[in-house]
Amino acid sequence: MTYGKALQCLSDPTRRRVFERLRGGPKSVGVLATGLPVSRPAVSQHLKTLKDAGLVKDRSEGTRRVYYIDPDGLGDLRRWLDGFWDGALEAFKTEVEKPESPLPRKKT
Amino acid sequence: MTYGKALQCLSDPTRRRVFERLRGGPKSVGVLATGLPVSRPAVSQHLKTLKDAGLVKDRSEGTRRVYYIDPDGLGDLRRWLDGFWDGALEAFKTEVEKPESPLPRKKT
DNA sequence: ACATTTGGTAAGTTTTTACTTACCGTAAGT
DNA sequence: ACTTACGGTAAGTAAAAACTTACCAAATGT
Repeated sequence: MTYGKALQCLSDPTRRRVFERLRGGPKSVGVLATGLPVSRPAVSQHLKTLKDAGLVKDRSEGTRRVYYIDPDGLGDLRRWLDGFWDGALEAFKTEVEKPESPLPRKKT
Repeated sequence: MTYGKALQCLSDPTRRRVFERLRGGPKSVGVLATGLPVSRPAVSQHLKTLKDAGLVKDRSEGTRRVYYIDPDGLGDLRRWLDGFWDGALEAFKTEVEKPESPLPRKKT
């Protein structure tokens, strides 16, 4: 049930940009921060949020801290979405062309 | 590039609960609102947001307004996530066990 | 015609969240 | 030892987002 955190985490555009940069492989905080329209501490905070959501992990290399994507967190989200998508498709197929009969109301 | 809206939309827990209820098929606003810890107008607002994000569609049946999931909106998100996941996996495999060599710093 | 069910919208409030600057700790070079 | 690069955390602020109540419009039933 961790997909909730993941969704909330990925909803922020800046945080998503940080996350997307990690697709190319592990990167240090400084590298991740350069070019972004926000300060480095802001990026640090985003990385913390991403870590709490299980979307990234980190290791230290010298004075640098290197972040990289944790596929497990993404997998969780993907599974939720897949199950959701299948169910939704089925419901859509069976229900969307329902008769447009004028429904009865509650109280006669 | 509509997955951004979808993500932001699904990041709210209440909105997600509304959305998840639609997995079982189309439902009216009143039905969707019952049992939730928020007022009916709040649910209306959430439904508007979901609609703007392309995640649901609606039709009118008598005085009721019936909402149902639009699989297209979900598909967009799914495609983004799939591509992302593949790329991330690859980056993870090739990069995660990098040597822990003490990196050189910027200025000698 | 009138009352009732249903739901969208407006206005205002409160809570959340993203950001900034300032500061501190740690690791590595000289 | 001292300096410099790097990055996490604190405190405060500003902007965004979720919720409430009040109100209005449309469709149905009597």
